[in-house]
Amino acid sequence: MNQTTETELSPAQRRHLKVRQMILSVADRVFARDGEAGLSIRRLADEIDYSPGAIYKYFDSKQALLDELKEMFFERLHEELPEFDEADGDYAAFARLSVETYIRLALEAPHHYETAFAGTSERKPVELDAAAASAKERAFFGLYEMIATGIQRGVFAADLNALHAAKSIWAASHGLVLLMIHFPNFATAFDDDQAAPVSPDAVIRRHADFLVRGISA
Amino acid sequence: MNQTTETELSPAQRRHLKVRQMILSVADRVFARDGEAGLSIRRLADEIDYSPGAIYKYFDSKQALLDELKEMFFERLHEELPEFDEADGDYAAFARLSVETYIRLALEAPHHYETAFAGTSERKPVELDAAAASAKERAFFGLYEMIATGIQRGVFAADLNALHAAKSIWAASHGLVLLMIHFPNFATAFDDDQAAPVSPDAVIRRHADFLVRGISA
DNA sequence: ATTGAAATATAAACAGCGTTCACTATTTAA
DNA sequence: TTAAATAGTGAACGCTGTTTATATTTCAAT
Repeated sequence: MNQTTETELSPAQRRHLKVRQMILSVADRVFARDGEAGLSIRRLADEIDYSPGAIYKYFDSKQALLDELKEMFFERLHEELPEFDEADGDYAAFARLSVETYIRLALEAPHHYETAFAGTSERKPVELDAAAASAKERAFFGLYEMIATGIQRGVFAADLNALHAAKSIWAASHGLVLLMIHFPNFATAFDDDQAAPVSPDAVIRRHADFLVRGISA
Repeated sequence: MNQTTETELSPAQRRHLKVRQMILSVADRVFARDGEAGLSIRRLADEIDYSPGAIYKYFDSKQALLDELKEMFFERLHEELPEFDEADGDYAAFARLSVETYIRLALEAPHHYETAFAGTSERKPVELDAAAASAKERAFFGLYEMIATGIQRGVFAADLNALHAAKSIWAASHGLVLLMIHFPNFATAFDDDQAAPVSPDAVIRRHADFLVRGISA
């Protein structure tokens, strides 16, 4: 094993990493506001007071930079997902909260979320090993384990296949996020109940409830 | 009202429409194969033996052309969705088939489908009038009516709000389509049952079943 | 039939994009 | 002190969507 990574870095390497981080942070800010279209290498170079070519000393391509932004986002999202509080004990409520939180966090960074799922990712044998996988895959693995645990606890239907259920729940949550991003009025669309108009929050809550009820015992 | 549109058109107008249609059809072919990135104005111009600028005599912008391709696709999709066969009588089966068909048709034209929901559409008061809406919105309206009818028939839960249910079902179906597009191995991902590996078809069927059971009485 | 207007198609150009490359200046290690 | 590695630049390449001036053709009305 290595020594602590920090002491092994030369001043040059530390400077390199520092600039790299600075670029990432500025890029993340611009990307969050204006999306992929608004984040051009030239504009990024302007904002960090470097020439466009300089960025390629830190990143292989714009795509590589974007990939890192997306990975960072999904790590943040994954970290902020709730953990089950044994003292509380309401596992179904925990499941609902997990789904709701996923959707809400995704909606807080629509450009990040949307781009993370844009296009077709290379066909590769998906990693069953949670440590080697991307943050996206690790998040799915967490969902899978949540459902498997719920089945063991008797909260979710015993005849359920945890893997299949996890895929359906993920797909369903994913879809709501993207529809709400695409249609700014998705929550209130077609709603003619002017006395009690539907809020985005209510739609999210209902959806999560619908999904968790669907797998409950 | 007008006379039959055909007789009113001058030869020049007919030629104009003909070329327009030809451009659309070539663009649709290229777009289906190579997506938005593969469909550049210059390449399209090459394929139809015109100069790039000529295309702008027929379309305001590339975006306008793409919008038309997407609209055309959703009209096709909408038309190919099944209708309920009264003689059959199994309404739940009809609902399952509708969801399955939507997903399958979407997956047949992944570029069309994905682009149709890319980005944020302009915030506008969604049309409740089915005739004035886009094919996308009309398809949703069909789903809404399917669920409302199912409730009336006593097939779906009586305490269900058809509008809310339609939104959840649409979101859930939409999500599965996009995940399957993004992960070519979504169906078989994480699946360690090497004796009976999961097929895309099975995932779609299970998902549709999950959703329809969720709203059934 | 002729004339004037409208439509068509083109080539060239503009501004922007991601990326590469030759080159200089600086920093690092021996 | 010297040689090698690194940082950063400005210019260029080839691409993009789009606009414009221009020449040509088509069309309708005199």
